[in-house]
Amino acid sequence: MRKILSRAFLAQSVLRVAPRLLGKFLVRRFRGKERACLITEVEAYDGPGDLACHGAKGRTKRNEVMFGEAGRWYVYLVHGLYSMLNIITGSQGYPAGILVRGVEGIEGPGRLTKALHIGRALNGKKAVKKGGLWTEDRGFKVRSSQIKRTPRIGVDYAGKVWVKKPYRFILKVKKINRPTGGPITLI
DNA sequence: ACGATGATGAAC
DNA sequence: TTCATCATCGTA
Repeated sequence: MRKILSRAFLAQSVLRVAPRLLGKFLVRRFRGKERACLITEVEAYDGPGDLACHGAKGRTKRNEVMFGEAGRWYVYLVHGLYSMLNIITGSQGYPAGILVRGVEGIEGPGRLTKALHIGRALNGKKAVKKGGLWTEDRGFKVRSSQIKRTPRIGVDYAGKVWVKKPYRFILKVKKINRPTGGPITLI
């Protein structure tokens, strides 16, 4: 079962979508090869009121994708080194998105984008169709008991209220059952 | 604990 | 034009 995640799914509120992104697959097509990775860690950024969200400071050239339609990638550079990959969710005009922090075998948002050759060329591109990068449901089932919630990482600047929000979702998975016995990351 | 490394946005 | 800041990572 392989189904590209729809715009309608992503247009729901970010706090509903974020945990449901766990167990889905991030699929990268690059230089003629396709690689699918199970998403294991995400963070939600929820609108103009969320002081950790880029959208809270108003619309700028950098963050304008956040204010657009759900189902597009928002990619930006941090610390001059690392690209951060986010998928936009919710309603048009409401800046909200989900930072993909990890996939199976690659922990860390900067490492992940480096490994999959994800950069700002993908900023603003559609995530809901086969292109360079999209997401799929491949039938991997996640129980709520497998999801751990914690505060977000690296958002100390956001003030005590928003620093503490449990908007980080981690998929706890020991061993994954897969038909082939090979790695979950498929070429 | 800290340096790498550069875009970003705001102040001036 | 300058400045502080930054959704990080690797090495120590």
